[in-house]
Amino acid sequence: MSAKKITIRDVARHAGVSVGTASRAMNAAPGVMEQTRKTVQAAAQDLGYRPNAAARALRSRSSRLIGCLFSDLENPLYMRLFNSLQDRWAEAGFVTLMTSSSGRLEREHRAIATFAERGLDAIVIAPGHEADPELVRLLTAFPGPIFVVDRDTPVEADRLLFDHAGAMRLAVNHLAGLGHRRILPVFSHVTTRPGLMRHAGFDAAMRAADLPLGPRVEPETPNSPVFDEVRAALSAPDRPTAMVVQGTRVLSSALNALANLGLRVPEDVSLVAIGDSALTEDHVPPITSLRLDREAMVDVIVNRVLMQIRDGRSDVQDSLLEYELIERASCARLT
Amino acid sequence: MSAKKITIRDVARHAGVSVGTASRAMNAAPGVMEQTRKTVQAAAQDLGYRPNAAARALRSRSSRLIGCLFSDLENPLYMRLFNSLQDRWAEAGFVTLMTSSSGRLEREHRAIATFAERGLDAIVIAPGHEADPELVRLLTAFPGPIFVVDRDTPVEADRLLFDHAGAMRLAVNHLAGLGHRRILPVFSHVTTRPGLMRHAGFDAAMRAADLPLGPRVEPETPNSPVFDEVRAALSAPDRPTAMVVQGTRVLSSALNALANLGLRVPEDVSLVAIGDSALTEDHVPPITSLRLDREAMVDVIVNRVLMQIRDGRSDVQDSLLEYELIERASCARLT
DNA sequence: CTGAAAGCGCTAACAT
DNA sequence: ATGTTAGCGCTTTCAG
Repeated sequence: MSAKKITIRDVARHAGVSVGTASRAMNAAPGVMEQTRKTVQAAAQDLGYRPNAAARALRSRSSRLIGCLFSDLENPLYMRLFNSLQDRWAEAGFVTLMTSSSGRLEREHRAIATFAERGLDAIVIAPGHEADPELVRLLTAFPGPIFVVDRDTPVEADRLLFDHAGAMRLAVNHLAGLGHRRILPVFSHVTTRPGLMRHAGFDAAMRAADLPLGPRVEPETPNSPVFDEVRAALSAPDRPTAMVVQGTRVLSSALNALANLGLRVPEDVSLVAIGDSALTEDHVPPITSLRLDREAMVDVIVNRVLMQIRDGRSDVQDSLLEYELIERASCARLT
Repeated sequence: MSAKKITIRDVARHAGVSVGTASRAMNAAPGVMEQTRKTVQAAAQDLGYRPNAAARALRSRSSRLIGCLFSDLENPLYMRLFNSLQDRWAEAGFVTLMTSSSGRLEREHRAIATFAERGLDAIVIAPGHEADPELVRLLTAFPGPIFVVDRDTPVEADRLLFDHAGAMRLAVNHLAGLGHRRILPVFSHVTTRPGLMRHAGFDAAMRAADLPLGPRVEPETPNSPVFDEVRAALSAPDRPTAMVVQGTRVLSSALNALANLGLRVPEDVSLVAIGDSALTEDHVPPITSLRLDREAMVDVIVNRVLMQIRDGRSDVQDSLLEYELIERASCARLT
């Protein structure tokens, strides 16, 4: 359209100062008289000045762009995380570039390459292939700070790890306390950290509680249907009396199987969901679930990333985030 | 890291040409000898040259960034759309900047402002507040081409509109053909085009089929639970024998209510879902649903946007996309 | 504290 | 077909 570009020179002229001063005034740089700053900002306001991001990036060698690469944004939990991150970074003047790989490796490669090419100031990743060599190579070549969310990616980076083993302990002990002995785990055996740790953690918790390890249902992905498998498992003679079920899609599929068999929750089978979503809250009955404190999560990520950007990738550190068991109506004492 | 920046000057020197030639050679510009191009590209490869996006954007006045603003990315259908768009644009050398407003107006404002500030080459939007004056103002001020997806936003832009009225006709006629007379509509009365047209279209289709308009369930948002309302509607003496249900979350809530009442699909109540998702496919029984051809959708959007970027926002045009009824096992003849 | 001037790396216009 | 050169709009020395 015909809105002619208005640049910093225009602002400077309008305010009767030099471009250098105008720049300093608008960037809250030190060493500008309060008076001058006011004048300049008024001028900018007047003219509707919009700084040119490209010019700024070129000169300052900072794109003020932060990248996110998540393996599965169809998971509403990750989507929410992304939304929160985006909001927080926007407050700090950063724009967020989001990519969902849907677990496809070549997409993850391309995303990282793009991030580097575009000169992003930092990236946060939760890739689907946590230890792929090419991925690691690209990551190592990335010049800025990296933040890894719940993955065992061998790269020098800050990390936020979720305590899946602790979560399994919480679930198993809760169920065991209600008298359950046969607990069916329903979560995928993905090859990334969460999957691995959940299985190991579940087994350990069962052993510690002196309960027998029985059959398990392992959807291929966190989004695969489990209707048939759950149905089969719950039709067996010594059927499980409780289940620990992953996520949103798998959970919904499991509930479908239960309804289909005419099994009621919690009278016939108790349920603990991994991950707290609208589904677990809104379902009737509401479902007991393992929740991560998203605010805490966002705080850690945002603060560390911003700090790394400021200080130029100093030391790296790991944080561990505990799950919390939200008791609702889906678990009953075994009679 | 210690990787010192390697610029186009280095490439030019290494290849024994001028920077101008190097630039032309790498950008597939016309008027470069095949020989020279080869040499330059080899040099670039050798040195591991990565063009600086900021410099390029500054000089060429094109950021090679395309923005998307969707109201609700928690809807897996929109998430998929975003993924496809991102892939296609990446092939053409564009990076996609995604924002999900979650229906929050101030986020939509900020997103558009950011898009303008960053000099995006084009934007595609499906805002939650389709006619907000400030939004329209910001949009009008946006200098590049705009593509509107299924909204009645009063701005000069290409548009892709979904035929919701036709969809309702498909659903109602299908159900009417099976002998149903009392059909319960379950979709939100959002103030945007899809909600408006669905309701109007449903009513029109019912009248055309000579069926009585009965009660309706209107979740506040496409993500609101409808358990209680559906339960109430289906407990009435002359209860509906069929339902037309929106999306993923609402559908899942409705199924929950059905199961809770002990009503079976399709024996006791028939079901048509608006929007085809993993849930409708994987559910047992699989759910008859109204589908939009995503490939067609993506083609229209990508082609138009790329063309507008090339030709500088010439004429605008509307496209209409029809729904298709996928018959599955959730509808039965009324006996 | 402020002004002047030097580029950041690249593309496009103009020469040759 | 290729070389030369002038900026794109901004931040950041360096003077004053």
